[in-house]
Amino acid sequence: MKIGELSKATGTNIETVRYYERIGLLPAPDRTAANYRSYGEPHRARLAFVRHSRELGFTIEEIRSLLDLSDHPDRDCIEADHIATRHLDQVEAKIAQLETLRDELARIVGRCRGGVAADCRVIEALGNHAMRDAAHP
Amino acid sequence: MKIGELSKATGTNIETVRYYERIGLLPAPDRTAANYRSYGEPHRARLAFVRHSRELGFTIEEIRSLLDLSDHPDRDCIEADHIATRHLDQVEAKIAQLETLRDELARIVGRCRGGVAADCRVIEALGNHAMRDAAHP
DNA sequence: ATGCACCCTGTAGCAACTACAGGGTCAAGA
DNA sequence: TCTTGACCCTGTAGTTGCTACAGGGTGCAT
Repeated sequence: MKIGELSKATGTNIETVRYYERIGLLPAPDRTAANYRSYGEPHRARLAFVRHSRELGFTIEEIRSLLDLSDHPDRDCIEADHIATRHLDQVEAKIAQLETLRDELARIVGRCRGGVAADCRVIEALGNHAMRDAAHP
Repeated sequence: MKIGELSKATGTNIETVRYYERIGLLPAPDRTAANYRSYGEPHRARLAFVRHSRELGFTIEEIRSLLDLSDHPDRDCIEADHIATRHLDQVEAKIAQLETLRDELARIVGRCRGGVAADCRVIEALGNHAMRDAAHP
């Protein structure tokens, strides 16, 4: 499989595949006589694992740990569970934070009755520091 | 007010204040004889506006537009409402996406009974490409 | 032989900061 | 008076996870 085919097979940008190789997330494949990268099924599976993990929001470093576990089947699975649990906690925290944000935005939005900016509720609300602090991402 | 005081007054990192000045989000203040930046209340208010907007997740470019409106009180307020409404939509979309993510993660997590990685449900699930695609941020 | 799609490397860009390195300034205490 | 420490300055490079070139080579069909 050439890089373009792997790219299509996994829905990954070609540049991204090369990027993963550069940072050591994917092993460097064999090369053809013309110096083209040549992939096999294990490469495809590994890249699919990476992409799926990224879609779930795991960082590259977390994925590195997960791949490492997957490469050492004798190791304790509990590490993988820790990584995933911690990530789930982060996602839940992020959702809660965005919900706070959403509520504040909803209070600000839609109060505009087409006046001039001088009387704008939106701009007023943003300048108003008394409003709650929902720290950004 | 020196930069450190402004920083404390608004809860902004000093480097961030200088960064905002560099990208033209905050006006360059006067300097003291020793070349120290010297801020007044209008600077504080503008920075507070910026920080609050950032906490709500507006991008720098959006904030630039909002500040521009705020600087031209004769302009139509509806532009500000558009920016805020669009942003609210984005926040809601992001929440929905993270909820999908959370559900998938919750299915994966906590099934570990301390075996070896070879039998790990977490790793298995990540490799399993049949699972749903909840595109990442 | 010439087009075209594909591949290669290496570097720079994005957002929004953050973190130095390597220097200058200023007030207080010994 | 000297020095210690807290502050300030500029300029540049790092962070994360890609993405987008520029400038070249390869392979196959017409």
